[in-house]
Amino acid sequence: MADISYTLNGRIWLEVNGEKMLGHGRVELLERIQASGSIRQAALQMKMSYKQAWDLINHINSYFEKPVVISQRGGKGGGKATITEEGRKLIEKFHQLQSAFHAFLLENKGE
Amino acid sequence: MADISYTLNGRIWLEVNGEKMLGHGRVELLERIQASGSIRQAALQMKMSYKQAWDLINHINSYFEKPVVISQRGGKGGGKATITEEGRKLIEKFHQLQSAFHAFLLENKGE
DNA sequence: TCGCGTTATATTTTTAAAAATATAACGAAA
DNA sequence: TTTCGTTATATTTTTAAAAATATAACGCGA
Repeated sequence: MADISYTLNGRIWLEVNGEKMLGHGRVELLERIQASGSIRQAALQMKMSYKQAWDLINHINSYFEKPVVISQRGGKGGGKATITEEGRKLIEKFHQLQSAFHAFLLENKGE
Repeated sequence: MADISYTLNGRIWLEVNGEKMLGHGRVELLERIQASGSIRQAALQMKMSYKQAWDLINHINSYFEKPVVISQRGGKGGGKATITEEGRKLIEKFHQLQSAFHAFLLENKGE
Protein backbone atom coordinates (compact mmCIF):
# COMPACT_ATOMS: atom_id res chain seq x y z
CA MET A 1 0.00 0.00 0.00
CA ALA A 2 3.01 2.19 0.32
CA ASP A 3 3.28 2.74 -3.42
CA ILE A 4 -0.23 3.87 -4.30
CA SER A 5 -2.86 6.10 -2.79
CA TYR A 6 -6.41 4.90 -2.84
CA THR A 7 -9.71 6.29 -1.68
CA LEU A 8 -12.61 4.55 -0.07
CA ASN A 9 -15.92 4.71 -1.82
CA GLY A 10 -19.19 2.82 -1.64
CA ARG A 11 -22.92 2.71 -1.97
CA ILE A 12 -25.79 2.12 0.38
CA TRP A 13 -29.39 1.14 -0.30
CA LEU A 14 -32.54 0.00 1.41
CA GLU A 15 -33.62 -3.60 1.15
CA VAL A 16 -36.90 -5.38 1.72
CA ASN A 17 -36.77 -9.15 2.01
CA GLY A 18 -33.16 -9.04 0.92
CA GLU A 19 -34.16 -7.32 -2.30
CA LYS A 20 -32.86 -3.91 -3.24
CA MET A 21 -35.73 -1.47 -2.92
CA LEU A 22 -34.20 1.97 -3.04
CA GLY A 23 -30.78 3.31 -3.89
CA HIS A 24 -29.38 6.65 -4.84
CA GLY A 25 -30.47 6.40 -8.48
CA ARG A 26 -34.09 5.75 -7.61
CA VAL A 27 -34.09 8.50 -5.04
CA GLU A 28 -32.80 10.91 -7.65
CA LEU A 29 -35.59 9.82 -9.94
CA LEU A 30 -38.19 10.43 -7.25
CA GLU A 31 -36.76 13.86 -6.57
CA ARG A 32 -36.82 14.81 -10.21
CA ILE A 33 -40.41 13.65 -10.51
CA GLN A 34 -41.21 15.74 -7.48
CA ALA A 35 -39.53 18.77 -9.01
CA SER A 36 -40.95 18.42 -12.52
CA GLY A 37 -44.28 16.72 -11.89
CA SER A 38 -43.51 14.46 -14.82
CA ILE A 39 -42.09 10.98 -15.20
CA ARG A 40 -41.04 11.73 -18.74
CA GLN A 41 -39.18 14.89 -17.82
CA ALA A 42 -37.45 13.17 -14.91
CA ALA A 43 -36.39 10.34 -17.19
CA LEU A 44 -35.07 12.74 -19.84
CA GLN A 45 -33.07 14.61 -17.23
CA MET A 46 -31.47 11.38 -16.08
CA LYS A 47 -30.95 10.16 -19.64
CA MET A 48 -32.95 7.02 -19.14
CA SER A 49 -35.92 5.83 -21.16
CA TYR A 50 -39.43 6.50 -20.00
CA LYS A 51 -39.97 2.78 -19.75
CA GLN A 52 -36.99 2.33 -17.48
CA ALA A 53 -38.19 5.11 -15.21
CA TRP A 54 -41.70 3.75 -15.15
CA ASP A 55 -40.48 0.26 -14.30
CA LEU A 56 -38.39 1.61 -11.44
CA ILE A 57 -41.32 3.54 -10.04
CA ASN A 58 -43.61 0.56 -10.30
CA HIS A 59 -41.02 -1.51 -8.53
CA ILE A 60 -40.77 0.92 -5.64
CA ASN A 61 -44.54 1.27 -5.42
CA SER A 62 -44.92 -2.48 -5.24
CA TYR A 63 -43.26 -2.49 -1.81
CA PHE A 64 -45.81 -0.15 -0.27
CA GLU A 65 -49.48 -0.41 0.43
CA LYS A 66 -49.81 3.28 -0.38
CA PRO A 67 -47.99 4.27 -3.56
CA VAL A 68 -44.95 6.50 -3.47
CA VAL A 69 -45.70 8.01 -6.85
CA ILE A 70 -49.19 8.77 -8.14
CA SER A 71 -49.63 9.43 -11.84
CA GLN A 72 -52.46 10.52 -14.08
CA ARG A 73 -52.74 10.48 -17.81
CA GLY A 74 -54.58 12.83 -20.08
CA GLY A 75 -55.73 16.32 -19.24
CA LYS A 76 -53.82 19.56 -19.08
CA GLY A 77 -50.23 19.04 -20.08
CA GLY A 78 -50.97 15.46 -21.11
CA GLY A 79 -50.67 14.03 -17.64
CA LYS A 80 -48.70 14.38 -14.46
CA ALA A 81 -47.03 12.55 -11.61
CA THR A 82 -46.73 13.49 -7.97
CA ILE A 83 -44.85 12.21 -4.97
CA THR A 84 -46.94 11.19 -1.99
CA GLU A 85 -46.25 11.97 1.64
CA GLU A 86 -44.98 8.40 1.91
CA GLY A 87 -42.53 9.18 -0.87
CA ARG A 88 -41.32 12.38 0.72
CA LYS A 89 -40.58 10.55 3.95
CA LEU A 90 -38.69 7.92 2.03
CA ILE A 91 -36.55 10.50 0.26
CA GLU A 92 -35.80 12.26 3.51
CA LYS A 93 -34.86 9.06 5.30
CA PHE A 94 -32.50 8.07 2.55
CA HIS A 95 -30.83 11.46 2.65
CA GLN A 96 -30.22 11.05 6.35
CA LEU A 97 -28.59 7.69 5.81
CA GLN A 98 -26.64 8.96 2.85
CA SER A 99 -25.29 11.80 4.90
CA ALA A 100 -24.19 9.47 7.70
CA PHE A 101 -22.54 7.22 5.14
CA HIS A 102 -20.71 10.14 3.63
CA ALA A 103 -19.30 10.94 7.04
CA PHE A 104 -18.23 7.32 7.39
CA LEU A 105 -16.37 7.44 4.09
CA LEU A 106 -14.54 10.60 5.12
CA GLU A 107 -13.52 9.10 8.45
CA ASN A 108 -12.10 6.03 6.80
CA LYS A 109 -10.58 7.37 3.65
CA GLY A 110 -7.06 6.36 2.67
CA GLU A 111 -3.96 7.48 4.44
CA MET B 1 -42.28 4.05 6.06
CA ALA B 2 -44.78 3.04 8.64
CA ASP B 3 -46.12 0.18 6.58
CA ILE B 4 -42.95 -1.72 5.66
CA SER B 5 -39.75 -2.66 7.37
CA TYR B 6 -36.55 -2.26 5.47
CA THR B 7 -32.92 -2.89 6.18
CA LEU B 8 -29.89 -0.90 5.25
CA ASN B 9 -27.26 -2.58 3.15
CA GLY B 10 -24.36 -1.47 1.02
CA ARG B 11 -20.95 -2.06 -0.42
CA ILE B 12 -17.59 -0.41 -0.11
CA TRP B 13 -14.52 -0.59 -2.31
CA LEU B 14 -11.15 1.01 -2.86
CA GLU B 15 -10.64 3.35 -5.79
CA VAL B 16 -7.60 4.63 -7.59
CA ASN B 17 -8.10 7.63 -9.87
CA GLY B 18 -11.84 7.25 -9.45
CA GLU B 19 -11.65 3.70 -10.78
CA LYS B 20 -12.75 0.73 -8.75
CA MET B 21 -9.65 -1.19 -7.77
CA LEU B 22 -10.70 -3.61 -5.07
CA GLY B 23 -14.05 -4.74 -3.72
CA HIS B 24 -15.23 -7.66 -1.70
CA GLY B 25 -15.34 -10.06 -4.67
CA ARG B 26 -11.73 -9.42 -5.61
CA VAL B 27 -10.63 -9.72 -2.03
CA GLU B 28 -12.33 -13.07 -1.78
CA LEU B 29 -10.53 -14.13 -4.93
CA LEU B 30 -7.19 -13.09 -3.47
CA GLU B 31 -7.91 -14.99 -0.28
CA ARG B 32 -8.84 -18.13 -2.15
CA ILE B 33 -5.68 -17.90 -4.22
CA GLN B 34 -3.75 -17.52 -1.00
CA ALA B 35 -5.44 -20.56 0.50
CA SER B 36 -5.20 -22.81 -2.55
CA GLY B 37 -2.08 -21.57 -4.27
CA SER B 38 -3.98 -21.76 -7.53
CA ILE B 39 -5.84 -19.28 -9.68
CA ARG B 40 -7.83 -22.07 -11.26
CA GLN B 41 -8.93 -23.57 -7.96
CA ALA B 42 -9.89 -20.15 -6.62
CA ALA B 43 -11.91 -19.47 -9.75
CA LEU B 44 -13.67 -22.82 -9.53
CA GLN B 45 -14.54 -22.22 -5.90
CA MET B 46 -16.11 -18.90 -6.79
CA LYS B 47 -17.82 -20.32 -9.86
CA MET B 48 -16.15 -17.93 -12.23
CA SER B 49 -14.12 -18.74 -15.30
CA TYR B 50 -10.35 -18.89 -15.13
CA LYS B 51 -10.23 -16.06 -17.63
CA GLN B 52 -12.40 -13.87 -15.48
CA ALA B 53 -10.24 -14.52 -12.44
CA TRP B 54 -7.08 -13.91 -14.37
CA ASP B 55 -8.39 -10.64 -15.76
CA LEU B 56 -9.33 -9.46 -12.27
CA ILE B 57 -5.90 -10.31 -10.93
CA ASN B 58 -4.19 -8.56 -13.79
CA HIS B 59 -6.33 -5.54 -13.20
CA ILE B 60 -5.41 -5.37 -9.54
CA ASN B 61 -1.73 -5.94 -10.27
CA SER B 62 -1.76 -3.10 -12.79
CA TYR B 63 -2.28 -0.61 -9.97
CA PHE B 64 0.87 -1.61 -8.14
CA GLU B 65 4.52 -1.39 -8.95
CA LYS B 66 5.03 -4.67 -7.14
CA PRO B 67 2.45 -7.31 -8.06
CA VAL B 68 -0.14 -8.50 -5.60
CA VAL B 69 -0.25 -11.97 -7.11
CA ILE B 70 2.73 -13.80 -8.52
CA SER B 71 2.12 -16.80 -10.74
CA GLN B 72 4.25 -19.45 -12.38
CA ARG B 73 3.38 -21.92 -15.04
CA GLY B 74 4.70 -25.40 -15.54
CA GLY B 75 6.46 -27.51 -12.99
CA LYS B 76 5.12 -29.52 -10.14
CA GLY B 77 1.34 -29.42 -10.10
CA GLY B 78 1.28 -27.60 -13.43
CA GLY B 79 1.86 -24.20 -11.94
CA LYS B 80 1.02 -22.10 -8.93
CA ALA B 81 0.09 -18.65 -7.71
CA THR B 82 1.03 -16.87 -4.51
CA ILE B 83 0.01 -13.69 -2.77
CA THR B 84 2.78 -11.20 -2.06
CA GLU B 85 3.31 -9.26 1.14
CA GLU B 86 1.76 -6.31 -0.67
CA GLY B 87 -1.30 -8.43 -1.29
CA ARG B 88 -1.57 -9.58 2.29
CA LYS B 89 -1.51 -5.99 3.48
CA LEU B 90 -4.20 -5.10 0.99
CA ILE B 91 -6.45 -7.92 2.15
CA GLU B 92 -5.96 -6.95 5.77
CA LYS B 93 -6.67 -3.28 5.12
CA PHE B 94 -9.86 -4.13 3.31
CA HIS B 95 -11.00 -6.33 6.16
CA GLN B 96 -10.50 -3.49 8.59
CA LEU B 97 -12.61 -1.18 6.47
CA GLN B 98 -15.21 -3.84 5.90
CA SER B 99 -15.53 -4.41 9.60
CA ALA B 100 -15.99 -0.69 10.27
CA PHE B 101 -18.59 -0.56 7.54
CA HIS B 102 -20.42 -3.49 9.02
CA ALA B 103 -20.64 -1.61 12.29
CA PHE B 104 -21.97 1.40 10.44
CA LEU B 105 -24.72 -0.66 8.86
CA LEU B 106 -25.74 -2.06 12.21
CA GLU B 107 -25.86 1.39 13.78
CA ASN B 108 -28.09 2.70 11.04
CA LYS B 109 -30.29 -0.22 10.29
CA GLY B 110 -34.07 0.31 9.99
CA GLU B 111 -36.29 1.14 12.90
C1' DT C 1 -64.48 16.34 -31.71
C1' DC C 2 -59.75 16.77 -32.68
C1' DG C 3 -55.01 17.65 -31.39
C1' DC C 4 -51.67 17.58 -27.80
C1' DG C 5 -48.36 15.68 -24.49
C1' DT C 6 -48.27 12.53 -21.22
C1' DT C 7 -48.93 7.87 -19.00
C1' DA C 8 -48.91 2.92 -19.85
C1' DT C 9 -47.52 -1.23 -22.15
C1' DA C 10 -45.79 -4.61 -25.60
C1' DT C 11 -42.57 -5.80 -28.96
C1' DT C 12 -38.45 -5.59 -31.48
C1' DT C 13 -33.73 -4.43 -32.12
C1' DT C 14 -29.26 -3.41 -30.61
C1' DT C 15 -25.49 -3.60 -27.54
C1' DA C 16 -22.66 -5.21 -24.00
C1' DA C 17 -21.43 -8.67 -20.75
C1' DA C 18 -20.64 -13.26 -19.71
C1' DA C 19 -19.64 -17.83 -20.85
C1' DA C 20 -17.71 -21.20 -23.53
C1' DT C 21 -14.21 -23.02 -26.47
C1' DA C 22 -9.63 -23.54 -28.22
C1' DT C 23 -4.78 -23.54 -27.96
C1' DA C 24 -0.03 -22.45 -26.79
C1' DA C 25 3.57 -22.17 -23.22
C1' DC C 26 5.71 -23.99 -19.38
C1' DG C 27 8.67 -26.95 -16.16
C1' DA C 28 8.79 -30.84 -12.93
C1' DA C 29 8.66 -35.60 -12.69
C1' DA C 30 8.06 -40.13 -14.50
C1' DT D 1 10.91 -37.08 -24.21
C1' DT D 2 6.25 -37.57 -22.88
C1' DT D 3 2.60 -36.68 -19.68
C1' DC D 4 0.33 -33.61 -16.56
C1' DG D 5 -2.19 -29.64 -14.70
C1' DT D 6 -1.62 -25.20 -14.63
C1' DT D 7 -0.90 -20.34 -16.45
C1' DA D 8 -1.75 -17.30 -20.32
C1' DT D 9 -4.27 -15.63 -24.24
C1' DA D 10 -7.38 -15.23 -28.31
C1' DT D 11 -11.60 -16.20 -30.42
C1' DT D 12 -16.25 -17.54 -30.75
C1' DT D 13 -20.76 -18.25 -28.95
C1' DT D 14 -24.39 -17.44 -25.86
C1' DT D 15 -27.02 -14.76 -22.77
C1' DA D 16 -28.80 -10.85 -20.63
C1' DA D 17 -29.40 -6.01 -20.38
C1' DA D 18 -30.39 -1.87 -22.52
C1' DA D 19 -32.27 0.81 -26.03
C1' DA D 20 -35.29 1.73 -29.52
C1' DT D 21 -39.74 1.51 -31.64
C1' DA D 22 -44.66 1.23 -31.77
C1' DT D 23 -49.17 1.96 -30.12
C1' DA D 24 -53.13 2.54 -27.11
C1' DA D 25 -55.42 5.19 -23.43
C1' DC D 26 -56.47 9.38 -21.41
C1' DG D 27 -58.61 14.06 -20.44
C1' DC D 28 -58.18 18.94 -21.01
C1' DG D 29 -58.73 22.80 -23.99
C1' DA D 30 -59.14 24.84 -28.53
